Amino acid sequence: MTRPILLAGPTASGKSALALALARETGGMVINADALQVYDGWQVLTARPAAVAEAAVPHALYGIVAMDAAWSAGHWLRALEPLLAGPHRAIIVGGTGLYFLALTEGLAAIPPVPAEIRARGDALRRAAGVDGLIAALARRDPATLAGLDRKNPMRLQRAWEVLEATGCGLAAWQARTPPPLITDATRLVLRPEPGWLNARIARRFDAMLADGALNEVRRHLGRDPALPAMQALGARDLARVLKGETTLQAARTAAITATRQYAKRQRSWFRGRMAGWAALDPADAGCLAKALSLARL
RNA sequence: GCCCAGGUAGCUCAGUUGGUAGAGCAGCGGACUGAAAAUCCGCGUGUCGGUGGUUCGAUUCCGCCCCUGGGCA
Repeated sequence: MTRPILLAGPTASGKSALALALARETGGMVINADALQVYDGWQVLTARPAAVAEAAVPHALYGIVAMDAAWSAGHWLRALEPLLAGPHRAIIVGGTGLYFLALTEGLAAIPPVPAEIRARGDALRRAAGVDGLIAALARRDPATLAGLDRKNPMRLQRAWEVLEATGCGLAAWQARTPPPLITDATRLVLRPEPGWLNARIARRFDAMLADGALNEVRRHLGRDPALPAMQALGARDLARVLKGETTLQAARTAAITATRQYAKRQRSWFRGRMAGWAALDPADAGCLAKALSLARL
């Protein structure tokens, strides 16, 4: 197996283009590490690689999940594993820090939480809030609770669901985390200047609109807005335009702002959790050459 | 030209019976191992339009000026 290349970067930083170029140069396969690009109903709004790119070099894990299917970092890791044993060098590219973490640090072998338990978790959170979740965990799984942010309802609900579904606490599962899928890899992270990136975010959203983002959103208007797939940036704002609740101009501004905020969260993750990765500036003309030389070390 | 209402943070605004001011949004920083494009935490960034006066002290009161919106001409 050739050494994989991991390429992380914030939204709109030019990851996909760089990954495509790297794949061409190395005979590699581009593998998606982006939580929203896995859904089959999004192409334009998630800036998935275009058909021409997919025809030029092998791509994987793009558009492979139904919009209403259950999906998680664990599903992604299991889908990825057989690809690492394939004939192509893996070029794993995306912006989801959690996916890279699961890949390089390992992920606890917790079975998927059944939909029925997720539904009960949702109900408990809505009815009792963080206090209700904290009370349930304090009684049954204080070890996990001790390590959690008590103000974060999603993290508390996750702990409750794991306990409910498996009878074993999340902390106990995590203590038995198996070794990671990847230990040896070229680790690259794009770290563009925020001003440069913000300009690209705005330009790219306008390009999405020109490419039919509004029509793409129209196809999913009837879906439950709480679905993970429906969290795609811009989806909610454009849906409001289609329902006549706001103007396109206002929605555009809101979507671009939300995307900038997301890029900022990604920046925090990359700074804090990928400090040891080789940083590249996508505005640098020598970016591809640097990436290639790092990949051949 | 006259009358009225405004001018306070990047934006929308609140407030100060005179002791140099605070919300939301934006922004900035951070956390986060199975919803992660999710979720959560922290931080106020300011010639209070300008200028003169009254006052120990003016963003606040008074005069004049400038600007914006509405009305009357």
